[in-house]
Amino acid sequence: MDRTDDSLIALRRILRATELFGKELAHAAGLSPVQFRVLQLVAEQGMSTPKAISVQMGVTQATITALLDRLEKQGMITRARSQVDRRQMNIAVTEKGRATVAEAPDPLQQRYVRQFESLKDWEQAQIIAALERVASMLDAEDMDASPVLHSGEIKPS
Amino acid sequence: MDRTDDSLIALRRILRATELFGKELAHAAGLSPVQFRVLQLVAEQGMSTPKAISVQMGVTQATITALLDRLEKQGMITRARSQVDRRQMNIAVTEKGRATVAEAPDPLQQRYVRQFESLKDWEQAQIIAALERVASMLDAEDMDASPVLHSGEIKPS
DNA sequence: CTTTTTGCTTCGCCAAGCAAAGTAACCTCA
DNA sequence: TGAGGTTACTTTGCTTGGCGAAGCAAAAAG
Repeated sequence: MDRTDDSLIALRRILRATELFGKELAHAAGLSPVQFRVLQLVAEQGMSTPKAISVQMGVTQATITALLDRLEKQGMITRARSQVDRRQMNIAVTEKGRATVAEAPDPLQQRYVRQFESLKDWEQAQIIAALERVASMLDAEDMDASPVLHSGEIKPS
Repeated sequence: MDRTDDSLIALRRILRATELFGKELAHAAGLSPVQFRVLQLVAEQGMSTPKAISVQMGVTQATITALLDRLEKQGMITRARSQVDRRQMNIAVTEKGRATVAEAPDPLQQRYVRQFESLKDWEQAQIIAALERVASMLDAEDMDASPVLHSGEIKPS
């Protein structure tokens, strides 16, 4: 079907664009894309743990340890042993980290958001409906997609 | 705006899903995601060059050289100096490579396509419109997005 | 027939990923 | 309570993917 191809092509364009934006963004912030992602995650949640981050990003803890080492060395985050569960480390964003995230606004978001918000109401609604439809077609049967979003709960110190 | 957030969330779901599929797929094929992508590219086009691949993937040629080394060692592709322009290498997929791509059908495509094709006509049209809209919002100013698809022309040997 | 450009490789480097093994803290249940 | 298992994290050692710079050979431009 032509139709299917069209939709796949559009999807790929989206993927490609976001990939490039990711690089751009991270470069601007002086961090690698992955480092920035971690920083964003922690900043969003105010506080996190290596375990939680590893689950959210779908990588092993060992990888996160290394990433946090680098972010810590750059003064973006701090590690502190949790008082509640002394096995856990509480990861917090420093002022510098917070500033980095804030000042390097996601270019994807920036550009896209600006345009999206200039759309008419019904257009926005329609796009959201379509995106959600596509998203659910993609991750519907992905039985561990939703768990991932909720597991790795953290008890902050 | 809530609306904007909704659309971004849907977008991220899409990104996450495709990322996971990428890993899944590559794992099934016994190749890394990146290696598989290269193989797919070459297979699609029947023949390519390191330069063309590097442009299409947005990485340097040095990176491609290394990737091709691995794919060649695994007997997935062959390198042959072009007779037309002796600076160029013609990259071709071997039978094994072709089989690998064929037998490890893109799970993203599989699952998504099946569902997409079961949609009503007007739904398909609407989704395509929305996706294309989003894509163009994302890569509109990215002046080399479209060129990328066409540049790196190759004169096969 | 130089000079510049292009296409590819090599080299040396670093980041990101994994698995496996190690350590410390927590939990269980007998 | 205390022995054995589980959980959270780190360390180690390895592979892959990525880059820039340097190099070489071929082609294109003067």
